Amino acid sequence: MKHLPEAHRQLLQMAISSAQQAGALPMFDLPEIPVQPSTRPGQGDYNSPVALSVAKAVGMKPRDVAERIVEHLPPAEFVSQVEIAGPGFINFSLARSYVVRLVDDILTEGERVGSVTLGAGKRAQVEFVSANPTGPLTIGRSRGAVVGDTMARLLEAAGYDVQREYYFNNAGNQMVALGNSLRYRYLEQLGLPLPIIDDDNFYRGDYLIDFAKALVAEHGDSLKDADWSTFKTYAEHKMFDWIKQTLQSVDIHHDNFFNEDSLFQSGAVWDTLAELEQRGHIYSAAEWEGASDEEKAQAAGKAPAKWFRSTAFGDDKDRVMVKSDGVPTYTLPDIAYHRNKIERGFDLMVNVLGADHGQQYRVVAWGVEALGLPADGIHVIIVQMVRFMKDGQIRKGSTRRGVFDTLDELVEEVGPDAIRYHLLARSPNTHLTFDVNEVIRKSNENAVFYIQNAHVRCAGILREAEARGFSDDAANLDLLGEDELAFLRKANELPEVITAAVTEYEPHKIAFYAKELAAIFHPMYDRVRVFHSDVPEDVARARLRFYCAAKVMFARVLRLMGMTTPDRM
RNA sequence: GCCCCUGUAGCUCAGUGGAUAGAGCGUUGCCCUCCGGAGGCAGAAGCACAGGUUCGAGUCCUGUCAGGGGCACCA
Repeated sequence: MKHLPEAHRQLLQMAISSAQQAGALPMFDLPEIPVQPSTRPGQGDYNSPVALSVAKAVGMKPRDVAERIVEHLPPAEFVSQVEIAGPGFINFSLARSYVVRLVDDILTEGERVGSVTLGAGKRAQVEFVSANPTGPLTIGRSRGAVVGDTMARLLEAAGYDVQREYYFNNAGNQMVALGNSLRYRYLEQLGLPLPIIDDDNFYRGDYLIDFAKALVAEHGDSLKDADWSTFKTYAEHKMFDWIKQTLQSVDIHHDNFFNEDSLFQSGAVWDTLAELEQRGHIYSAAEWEGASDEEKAQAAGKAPAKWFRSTAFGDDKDRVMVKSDGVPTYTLPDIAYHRNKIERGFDLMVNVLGADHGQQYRVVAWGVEALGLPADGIHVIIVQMVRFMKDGQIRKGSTRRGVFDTLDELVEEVGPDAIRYHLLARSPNTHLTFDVNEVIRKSNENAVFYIQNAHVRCAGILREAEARGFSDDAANLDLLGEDELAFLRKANELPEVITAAVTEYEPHKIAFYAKELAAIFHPMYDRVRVFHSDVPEDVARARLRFYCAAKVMFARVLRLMGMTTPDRM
C-alpha cells in the first residue's frame, strides 16, 4: 500500500524540476507541494493546487503553470489520467489496475496493513495515565488513557519502537497520607485506639477498609506498632494491582512504571537542582524577586526557599523548586524526570496530560530548556476536560473524600469498546460531555457497532464460504466493480491517516477514518453480494477475496483504536 | 485580572489556506425475503460577531461577545 499523497508529491516534484531544466518554468523556491484526496466526483482521486500557490512567484497564470507541470510529469503505474481543472488544479485519477491490486496488497500486509516507515529505526515513548496510586482510577483519567494508548498504537503503525510509560509519585505527602489512612483503618478493624488524623490527610474511600480487612486476615495484629510507611507500601502495591487490572479491561498495558522515588534514590533530583544552580537559574529568597511589597511583607521572617527564575522564559512568576523546609516541590523531580527521559535516548517523547496540568507543564518545559537539553523531541497532548453525566446528573468527585466515579464502573456500564471509541472520537482539545445514557443508546445504534458490524458482515461471508466449501483461489480481481473500487481507494488512505495522526498528534483522526470506511462499506454490501443466484461463480470468487481484504481493513482500524473485532453480533 | 482551550445544521461533532463545508442523532418521505437490517435511498437545515492578511479564509492575525479549564513554598 502506498502513501499516495507522497507518491503524487514526488511526481510533481520531478515534473517541476524537469520543466525548470527545460526552461519551461523559471527557477523558484519550491514550497511543500500540497496534495489532497479529492472530495468531489469529476475531480479525480487526488489533486494538487500547487500551480495556484506558485503562480505568483513564477509570474505566470496558474493554468499555464499547471500545463507546463503536466507536460513534464513522468509516467506512474498508479496514475491513469491527469487533468487540469478550474483555476489550475491538477487532478489525478488512480489506475484501475493499481486499485484492484490493493486487494492482494491488503491480504499480504495483513494485520500490519497501512503501516508507514515514518518512524523506522526510531524509538518513541508515550507517557500517559500516570495517576498516583492513592485510589482507584477515576473516570477523569479515562480520556488521557484512551488517547495515550491509541497514540502509542498509531506510532507503532508508523514504524516507531514504542514504550508505554506510567510515571507516578510514591514519595510525596499524598502517599504519607495514604499510609496513615490505611493504618487508621487497620487499627479500626482491630478495635484498637485510633490515632488522630487530620481530615485533609485522610483518604475516606471504602477500598481502604477492604485493604485493612485483608491486612488483618494476612497479618493479624502484628502490624499494630508499624508506622505509616509499612501501610503505604502495602497500599501502593495493592493499588497498582487494581489500576493495572482496570487498564487491562480497556486493553491498555504499560511497559514501564517509573516512580518518582527512584529519582531521589539516584540523586537525580539534587543533581538537576545543582545543574540549574550552576547555570544561574536558581536563587534563594523568602519571596520571589518580582513579588509585590505586600507579598514580601507577608513572607518576612520566612526561611528562604529556592526559586527557579522561570520569568526569564516567559512565566509571570518565578517558581519554587525547594520549599523553605528543604523539601522539593513536585516540579523539581518532574524536571529531573524529563531529563532522565531525554537521557534514555528516545527520538520522540509524547506526554498526555489533562488540561488541569497544562500550565504546570510549561514550567517543566522551561526547566528542561534551562538545563540546555534538546527538548524538540518532547510533545505534549493536552486533553481537555470531560464532563461525565448520567441521568442528567454531572459526576464529579474527589479521591480524598472518597466520592468519585471509577473507570471500573464506567466499563461495567457502557463496555470497553464504547468507552474507547467515544473518548477517542473527538479532537483532544475539545471539551467533551460523556453522557452515559446517550453513549449506551448511541452505541446500540451507531458508530461503535456501525464499524464493528462491517467486520461482522465480512466474517459472515467468510463463514458462509467455508460452509459451502467455496474458495477464492485463482480469483480474477478484474471482475470487481466500481463499488469495490471505491472502497479500495478509501482503504488506501490509511497510510496517510496514520501519518497525519502521528505527525499532528491527533489520534482521533483514526476514529473518523474508521467510520468513513464503514460508511462506504455498508451501502456497497447491499449491492455487492457473493452468494446470490444472479452472481456468476468467477465474480463471486473475486468478491470473496475482496471481502477477505475488507475484513483485514476493519480488523486493522479497530485494533488501532484498541477495540475488539467481533465475528458475530 | 492573567494564561490555556472551544464557538460549524435543532443536538453531538468532522473539516491539511484551495473547487459546490461533511457525518451521525433528531426530523420528512421511501426501499428491503437470498452472506445476520444493529442496513439502504432521498429531502429540509449551518461556519458567534466585526475588521485584517491572501489570487483564495470555517481554517491564519487582531478585537468583541459567549462557554469550559487553570492560576499554592499541593500533586
